[in-house]
Amino acid sequence: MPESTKPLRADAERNRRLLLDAAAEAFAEHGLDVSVGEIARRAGVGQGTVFRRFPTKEHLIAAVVVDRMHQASARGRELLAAPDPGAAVFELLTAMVKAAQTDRALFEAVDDIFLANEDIREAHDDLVDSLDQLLRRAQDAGAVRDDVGALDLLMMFKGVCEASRPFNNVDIAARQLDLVRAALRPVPASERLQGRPPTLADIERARVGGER
Amino acid sequence: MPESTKPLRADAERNRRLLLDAAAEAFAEHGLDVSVGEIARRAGVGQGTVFRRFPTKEHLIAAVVVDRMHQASARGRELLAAPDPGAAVFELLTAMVKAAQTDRALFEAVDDIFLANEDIREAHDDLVDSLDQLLRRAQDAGAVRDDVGALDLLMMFKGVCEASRPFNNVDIAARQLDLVRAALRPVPASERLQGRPPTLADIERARVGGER
DNA sequence: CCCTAACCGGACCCACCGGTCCGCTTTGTG
DNA sequence: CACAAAGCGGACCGGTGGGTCCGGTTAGGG
Repeated sequence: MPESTKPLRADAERNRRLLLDAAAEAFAEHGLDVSVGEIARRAGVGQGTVFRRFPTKEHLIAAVVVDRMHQASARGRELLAAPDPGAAVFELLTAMVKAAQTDRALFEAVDDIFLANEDIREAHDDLVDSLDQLLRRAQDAGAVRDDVGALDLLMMFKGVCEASRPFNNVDIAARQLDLVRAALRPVPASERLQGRPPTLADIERARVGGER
Repeated sequence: MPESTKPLRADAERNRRLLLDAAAEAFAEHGLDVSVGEIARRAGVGQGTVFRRFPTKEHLIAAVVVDRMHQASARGRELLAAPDPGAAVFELLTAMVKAAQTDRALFEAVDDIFLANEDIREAHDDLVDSLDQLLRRAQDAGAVRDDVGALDLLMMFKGVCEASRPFNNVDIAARQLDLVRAALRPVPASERLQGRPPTLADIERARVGGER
């Protein structure tokens, strides 16, 4: 995607992919604590190779995260063409939950690495943008209450992931998503939320404010 | 509480408290990865003292978690006497969210340690029981839809915690809780959830099934 | 086909971390 | 008040994990 820095040699590019895949797999199985050596072994590559491509373990994690985020926002943009705007929103959310259930360790890490990583921020903003379009379309169709924003959705998504984790079970996640659906149904004026939906700027503020 | 093993000497008991507090504080600030040495330093005791009281770092974490869980269930039982049953439920949830926002690292750990720790399981079951009573009371009063169970609530609670984390802001958490409130409003029969609420047995099943 | 720059593997380094050990101090009981 | 038992601190240990280094290998342009 953002390949501003000159293209890699063929073997280097191949190894990069191997590493990204091996890392994702390893993280999914054993959490973020797997050693870089283990990842290298899985990829069939020397440890030195890892650190030449990704200057630090954190960079490697971030690269995998960015990968996944782009997948999600791409899916969101596809769904903009789906017939039922309301269903499309929940379809994306469902897909994201399923993905996050596999790669849970990664999504846990987002908030922590977020702080320092420009690439993740960018991918995240892109995902929010994608979600935003999808949501607006559903709201215009009257399928979703219009006092919530894309970040409200994203938060509820993260909530569902976290909540269903100990059950390790898609049915439970589906139940939670049904509750989200209930929460998002249009409501009479008397029951509207007060305050405005959160924005990326709110996160930014917490970010810089939270640095001790 | 469960003080079956003989009482500690005065200085030992004092140090135990110091350690528990120092640990909670350290975890809140830097996550669970703080070294035992650092915790000992904060508590003003030697590292050996830590390991005499808590045979392993995990035991120390578990002890802090149990502490917090008992606080929550106690608060729940107090609230059984509150005048408005519906409001009482949300008051407990709000309090729990606030507590979890401070001790977020601890709550993240619950699922992982859960697997092996009897004490945490016990405290957790106790909390579920407390929540259950509060919830049933609200349902009898018609304030909450009756197709959800205590674990549904607990899951949504965890969801809100996770969701509002990057904002690091109580207002945002309050907004999320309002959405939970919307999700929990009584609904017509056509919109009831299918399936039964999750139970502790479901967690247990995932637990033993999930051991690789 | 050849040569160089880019790339590769994995041995190696070092900081740190959980946990142990032991000589000294404190507690509280008789 | 004396003295055993319980507690204490912190030096120490083995292991592990992130990150470096360098002699050998390969890609691919001229």
